[in-house]
Parts: sequence; C-alpha cells; structure tokens
Amino acid sequence: MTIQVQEEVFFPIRELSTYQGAKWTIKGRVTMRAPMRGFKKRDGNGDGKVFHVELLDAEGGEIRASFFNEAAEKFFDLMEVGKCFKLSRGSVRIANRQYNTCKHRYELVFDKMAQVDEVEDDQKIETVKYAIENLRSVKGKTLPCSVDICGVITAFEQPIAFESKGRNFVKRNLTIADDSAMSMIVTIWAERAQKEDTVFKGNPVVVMKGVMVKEWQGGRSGSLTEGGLMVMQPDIPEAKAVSAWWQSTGHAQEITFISQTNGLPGPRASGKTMDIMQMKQASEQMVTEQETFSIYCRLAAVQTRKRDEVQPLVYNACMELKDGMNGRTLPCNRRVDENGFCAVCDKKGKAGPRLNLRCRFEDASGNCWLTTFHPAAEKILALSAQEVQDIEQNQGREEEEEGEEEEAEAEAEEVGSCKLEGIENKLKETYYGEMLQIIVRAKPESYNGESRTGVSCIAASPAPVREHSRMMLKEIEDMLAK
DNA sequence: CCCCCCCC
Repeated sequence: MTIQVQEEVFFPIRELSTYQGAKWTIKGRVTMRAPMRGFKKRDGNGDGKVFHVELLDAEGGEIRASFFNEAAEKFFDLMEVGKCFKLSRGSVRIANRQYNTCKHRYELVFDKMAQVDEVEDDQKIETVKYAIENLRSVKGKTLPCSVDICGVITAFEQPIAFESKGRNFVKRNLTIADDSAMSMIVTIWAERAQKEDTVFKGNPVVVMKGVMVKEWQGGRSGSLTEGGLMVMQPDIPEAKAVSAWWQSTGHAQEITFISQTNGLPGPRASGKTMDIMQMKQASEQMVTEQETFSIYCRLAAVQTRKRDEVQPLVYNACMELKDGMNGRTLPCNRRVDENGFCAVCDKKGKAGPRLNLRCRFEDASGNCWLTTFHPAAEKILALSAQEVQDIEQNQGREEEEEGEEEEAEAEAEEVGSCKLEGIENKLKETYYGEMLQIIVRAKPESYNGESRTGVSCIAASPAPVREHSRMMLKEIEDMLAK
C-alpha cells in the first residue's frame, strides 16, 4: 500500500471575499507589522488594543489583517516580519480605503476565535511584492488609492516639523518622476524624513510601496506612511528601466507635474452642476472619493434650535496664525473654550467669532440640510459673524423694547433661557431670497469604525444668472428633442 | 471595535 502525502492546499489570498464564507485557511508571510495600539472604544464601553500585519502568499496575493484585544495580545510577539503562518477563523470585511494601503478589496479581522500557527518558511512566498504602476496610471486612478511607484527623486524639500491635533510630526516632500514623463510630490514622515540630505541628492532611484494618493488643491499628492516601504537604488527591473530613461532622455525632458502647487487657495474645482436630488444620490453612492458639486438653489431655513436647546450660529475661534503648505499662513480656526483658551495652540491667544450653520437649501427637486462653513455662511446671510453675534447678544434688550407688540408676544417662545426672535426675524429676511450657487463637498469620513460620507457646504455666491438661464434653456431644448 | 501623517 502506498501512502500519498498530499501537500496541504490553501485558499488564495487574492480570492478572499465576503462571499466565500468562513471556511478558509490561508498561508502567508508577514511583510509588515504595525505597532500595537491601545484605543478607547467610541461607544465608551472600555478600552481595546489592536495591531495589524500585511500578509503575502505564494500566488502573490496580499491582504491586511487586524488583530483585536485577546488575539492582539496572543499573536503580536509571534507574528514577526518575515515569518510564515497558517491562518483561519477570521472575518472578512470591505477594506477601508482611507487607511488600508493594501490593494486587496477586503481586509481580515481576527478576534479571540483566531487560529494562527507558525509554519516552516515557504520559499515559494516572496519577502516583498511590488505592484508598480507608473505615474501616468496614478494620474487616472479613483481616489483615494494606494500604489507602488518607482522613480527618480528630482527634487526634495527640507524636513518640516509641525503640530496637528496635539501631536508632533515631521514630514519631508520629495518629487518623484518616472519614465511616463510625469512627476508627483510624495510626503515621507518621521525618521524617514529626517535622513540626511545626501540620501536624496543626485537624483537617486527609489521604490515606494504603499503610497496613499489623495487629491490636494486640484492635483494629486502621495504620502508614504510609516507602514509603507521605501528602498533606495533597489535591485528590480523597474528601477533599471527608470534609471536608463533618466540618464538617456529623462533628465532633459519636459515632465508633467501631477501635483498642483500653485500655492493659491483657489480656484477650487467646483465640480459638476446638479440638483439637490442628484447631489443626495451622488453623495450616498460615493464612499471613497472626495467630490464637489455645484448647485443652484435658495436658502429655505437656518437651524436656530435643536430640540429644546438654542443652536448658536457663532462660535469663538482661535485666530492664531499657523504655517500652512507653501509658506502660507492660516488662522487656526479651532473652537476656543469659554476662557478663550485654544487646546490646539495650547494658549489663550487672539480669538474672534466665526459662523457654523445648519442650512436648509431648496430647489425644484427637493431640499437638504447641510453644515455650512464660515466663508459660505457669511455670504449666504449677507452678514458677518460679528453682526450675527451682535444680534444674538442684543436680542434680549430688543425684546424689552418691542415687548408691547402683539406679534412679538405671539412668537415669544422661550427656548432655554434665551429668546431667539431677534436673530430669527433677521434670518427670515433672507429665506427664499436671492438665487445662490453653492459648492457642496462630499468626503469620506469614518464614524464608529464605519466609513460614511460627510456632506457640507463649503462655498456660496449669488448665482450667475446668465449661465444658469442658458443651462435651463439647454435642458428645455434637450427635452423637446426627445 | 482602530485609523492619526497636516493644509482645502
């Protein structure tokens, strides 16, 4: 009798999806391990810990796997970079494109049920797998996305240290060009950014794995986070090709820069013109890519109360100047506390009123409530934040003066301890007034671990009547033609 | 279940 020892068959990482159920076992090499992180659960029910790895299998499939709590403690030390493992009993989820730099459509989550066993090193599994794309291809991708690129460093800035959300960062911008004759800015961080200038001098070839590409000021920019990989002068065919291109023609060629850095705040891409119903549909479908829409509509209402509470229209914002990109200085704009203290700047500096409204806009197709930021809000109300604040603060006094009017009495509905007629009457003057053109931004946000779309009004101006009329005439012509 | 790496 012959016993045939059959080699164990593993499920290909590439084919993992939410459809094939829970019966899979994969074998992969850890190519990256992120540090363990603790976190407070957003629902307030205690703390948790998590780390994640990237796994590569013999067929070249890669996926990110997160380990939570018990599984995190149990497997963190075991799962060293370079080692091979058999894994099963995890769950498969749609990858969150905001954070996940693996190209896989899904990601794995392991909890206390996880089955993870170290196995003998499998020579068929590579230690690193690049999926290099040239910048011409990067220019055409849906954003945000993650790519591997290989190019020549054509320029580099000095490292910049800055503070954001109470944390310190160091970044450095590189410009990378490749043989598609395009170039893009890629930001590198932390220790990688603080390497000596000599590392970046002399147009070296670099390969980067896991570059997050996002839209920035009308162009595209990359960011290589610490989980990504950066290798100078790599020994791969793409590097040889890029190097040959640079030496022969590239260095003297005109290169298309796909990261716009004109440094000016505008003109902002104002997006496709659509009606409110279409905007709602578009922002519901949209999950990963930031988009802006332009809408012709009118202001129908501003929220002044929320249940039984007054909804203030103005907040006190920190006006301390901060260094932005390209040497621009921008005010901090974060909310200060009742003593004027800014938690971001960590001091009591200059502060001033800023508008933050919930507006209902209306057109023939329907209406929508949108958070409306200061610059747009001032234009929509035709009032400055200071004027709104004055009305809000003086309305008690005005009421005393107008106390005998029956109309005021009928409307004198007390909300909390504050009366709102003053500002509400002022706002009513603007409802259904001038036709507006508003710019609506829909962008991916993460809330309670779920991706969702945040939609807000970021700009507003009086509608250009001629252009709007021409658009409507064209719609009529199209209807008649059918 | 996390998630920040800025600046619209």
